[in-house]
Amino acid sequence: MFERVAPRVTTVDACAKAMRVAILRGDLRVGERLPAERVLAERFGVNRVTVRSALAKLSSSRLLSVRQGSGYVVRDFRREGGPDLLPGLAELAGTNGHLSRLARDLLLMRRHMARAVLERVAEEAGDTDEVRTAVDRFEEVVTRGASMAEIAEADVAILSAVLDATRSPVLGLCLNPIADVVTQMPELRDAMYRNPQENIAGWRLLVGWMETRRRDLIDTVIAELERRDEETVRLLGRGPEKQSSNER
Amino acid sequence: MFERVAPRVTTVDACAKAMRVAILRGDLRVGERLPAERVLAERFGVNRVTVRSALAKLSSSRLLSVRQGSGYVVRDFRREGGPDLLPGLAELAGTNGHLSRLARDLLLMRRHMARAVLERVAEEAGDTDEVRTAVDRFEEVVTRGASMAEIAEADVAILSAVLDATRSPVLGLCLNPIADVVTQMPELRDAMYRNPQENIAGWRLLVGWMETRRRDLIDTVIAELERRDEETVRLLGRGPEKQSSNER
DNA sequence: ATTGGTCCCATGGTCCGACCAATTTCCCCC
DNA sequence: GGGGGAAATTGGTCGGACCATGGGACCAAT
Repeated sequence: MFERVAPRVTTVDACAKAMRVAILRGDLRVGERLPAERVLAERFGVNRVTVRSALAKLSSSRLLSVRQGSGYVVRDFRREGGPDLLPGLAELAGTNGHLSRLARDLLLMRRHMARAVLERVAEEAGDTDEVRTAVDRFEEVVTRGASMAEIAEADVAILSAVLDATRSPVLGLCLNPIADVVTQMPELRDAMYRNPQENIAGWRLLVGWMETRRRDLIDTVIAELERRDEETVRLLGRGPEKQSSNER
Repeated sequence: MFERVAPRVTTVDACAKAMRVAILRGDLRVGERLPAERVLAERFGVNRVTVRSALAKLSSSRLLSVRQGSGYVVRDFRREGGPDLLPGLAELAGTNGHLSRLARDLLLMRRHMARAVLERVAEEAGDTDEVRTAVDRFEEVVTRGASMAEIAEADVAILSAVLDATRSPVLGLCLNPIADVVTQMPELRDAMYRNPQENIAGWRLLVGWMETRRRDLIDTVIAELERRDEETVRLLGRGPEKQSSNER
C-alpha cells in the first residue's frame, strides 16, 4: 500500500494527449495539415508556448512532421511510429479482443528479441551473479506481496541484468522500449504476473541455462516463455477477471 | 546527384546535440543533475525557451528525467534509452571496430524481429502484390543508379509492405525505429547496399516464400539474410572502402 | 534527540507580447 | 497565360514575468 501517486498531469500533457488520440483514432488523416499554432493555442485556451511543447512531444513520437512556414502535418504512425505509441493504442482498443490481438503480437516480438539476446549471451557472457541476485530480489518482492507495479519493476530489473551480460548496449537500446511498454499497459501487466511463481520458475530456468550457455538449449527457454505468453493472451481474450486483483 | 540537402540545423537542435553527446560520451554521470535552465540558457547564449525545447527533446529520448522544482537529472540511457540513440552512439564510436560490433548486434536484432514478422505472415497473409510491386520499384531504383539514400528508402518501403501484410500495427511499431536507424548511419547503410543485386535477390526469395508461407521454410529466408548481414559486418570491420562510393 | 511546522529560495511550468525566418498565397504586370 | 514579387501565413526565437513544486534551513514542541 501507499505506492507512488500519479504525478499531476501538466497542461502540456493534456494538450498532447488530446491531439494524440485524435491522430491514433484516425480523426486526422495522414498528410492532413493541423491548424496553426496560434489557432490551436486559442482553441485549447492555452499559451502558444504551451501548445508548442505539446506539438514537440508529438513530433518526437513521429506522429507529426513540421516545417517552418508550412505547418504541422500528420504522419503515418503505422509506418513511422515507435513502440511508445502502443500504450495509447491499447487504451483506445478497449478490453475486447483487440487488446488480446495486440498483446499477442507484442509478446511475439518480445520473445524473438529475447532469443537474439540469448544468442549473444551464448557467445560472450558476463556475470551470471548479477542476474541471479536480480532474480532473488524478484522472488523477494513477489513473496512479500508487493504491488503489480513493483513486481513489474523487479522483472524489468532482471532483464537489465541479462542485457548487461551481453556487454553490448545495442540489444538493450532495441529492447528497452518494448519492455517498458508492458509496464504501461495495466491489463497486460496484470495478466503477465497473474501467477508470479511461474515467472520465478521461468527466470530460474534462464539462470540455469546461463550456466551452460548451450545454443541448442535456447529453444527450451524460449518455448517455456512462449507457453506463458500464450496463456497471457488467452487470459486477455476472456476479458478482465472480476474477483481478484484486490491490490495492484 | 542533386539529392535532398540537409535541413539547416536549428538553434534548438544545436543545443540538444551538445548536451546529447555530453551524456552519450559519459561526461555527465548517471544521476547527476544538470545546471538550471536559466544557467544553461545563459551559457549557450540562447533564450530559456530555446534551451527548454532542447531539454524536452532529450527528455523524450529518455536521456533526462525532469521534475518541477527539482531539475533535470541524467538517466541511464543504456537501461532506458531507445534505438533512436544508436545513430548518435555510432557517430561517437568512430569507424574502428566499435562500429562493426555495434552493427553486428543491430543486425542480429533486426534479423530476429524479421523472423517474428515472417511467423505472423505465415499465419495470416494479405496482399503479396503490394510487396511484389515494392520490390519491383526497388529494383528500378537500383538499376537507374540512384543515390544510397533513395535505395535505402525504397528498401524500407518494401519492409512496410511486408508489415502491412501482417495486418497488425504492432509489429510495425516495434520494427520501424530499428529499420529507421539503419538509414541514419551512413557507413552501415553503404555497407548494406554495397551490392544491391544481392538485396534484390534476397527480396525475391522472400516474395517466393510468401507464395507458400510454409513455416518450415522461414529459416531459409532468414539464413540468407544472416549471410548478407555477416558480410556487411565484415566490411565494416575492415574500415571504410576508399575507392568506391563515388555517389552516396 | 526526534518529530513536526514554517519559511525561503532555487527550479521547472506557464503566460504574454514581440520580432525573425521560411514558406505559401495571390495579385499585378508583361 | 506565365512569371515575378509583394504580402500574408506559419513556425522559430527572444525577453520578461508570474505561478507551483521541491528541498533545505531553521525553529518549536514533545
